[in-house]
Amino acid sequence: MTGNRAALVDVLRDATRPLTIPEILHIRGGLAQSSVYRNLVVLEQAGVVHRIVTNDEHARFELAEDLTGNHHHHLVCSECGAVEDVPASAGLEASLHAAVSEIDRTTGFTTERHRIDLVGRCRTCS
Amino acid sequence: MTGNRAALVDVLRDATRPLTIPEILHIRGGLAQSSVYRNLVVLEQAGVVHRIVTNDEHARFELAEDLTGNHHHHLVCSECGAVEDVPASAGLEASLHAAVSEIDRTTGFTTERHRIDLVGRCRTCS
DNA sequence: CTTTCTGCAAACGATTTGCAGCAGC
DNA sequence: GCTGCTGCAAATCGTTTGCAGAAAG
Repeated sequence: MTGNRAALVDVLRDATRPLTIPEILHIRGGLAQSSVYRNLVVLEQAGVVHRIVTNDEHARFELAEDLTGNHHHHLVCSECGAVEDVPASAGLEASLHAAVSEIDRTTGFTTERHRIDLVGRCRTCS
Repeated sequence: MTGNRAALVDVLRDATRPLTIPEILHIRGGLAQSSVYRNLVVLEQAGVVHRIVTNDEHARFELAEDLTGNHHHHLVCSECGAVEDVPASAGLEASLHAAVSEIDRTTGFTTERHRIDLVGRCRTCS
């Protein structure tokens, strides 16, 4: 774990939403773009960071929930591309897990994690 | 609606999963890549087609559910990138709608649609 | 000294766009 | 004519990679 990687984890921990690489570079000036890309790949393979791809032009990155203990989903604005975190509801998670067991049993798929996105208009775009 | 666009809708209707552009070109030879890209943009803005972006190298396209009447979610293989459709469960949808109303009320977000992806290993990769 | 990390610049590849020809009205 | 669609080739741009030097052990 080098200083550069610690800096990335730092920036992501302070964020309340997944960040793009330009956003990361803006927050922590002085980092080389290529190193950020490379280190995010390393952190992703280490399971520390998750890459989130929306229809937006940039990929986004956030800390893995294993580390933060904060299970959440995403609000994605179809107008401006903004992405916000939203805490997961216990009831919804329960229903989801029931549905997942059924799906895994009938399809032969092995679910490791899930992703729920609500797509619509954010407060400022609506 | 030109012949080229009808051909795209045709191909997507016959598919049981969202297709990438190389897949579309393979199924319907003779189409120009640029026209396919352009027409998919047109169809997407017309609300006929949805673009799905995973961590895979290509975007994927499917018919909007308004047209097919077939509400479903996706199984995404983290190993090979394959994407399969899976029908939505009624119980899960009910819980989701309850959670969505609550979220819209408390955050000011306006949810228009949702996306549920189960990420894991497909039958052949597990 | 050997291995890994860094940053610059160049390469890559999916997607987009400029342009000229064509089809339809 | 005018407008919109097509296909080729070139451009765009987020991301990846080659390489040489710096840092770590």
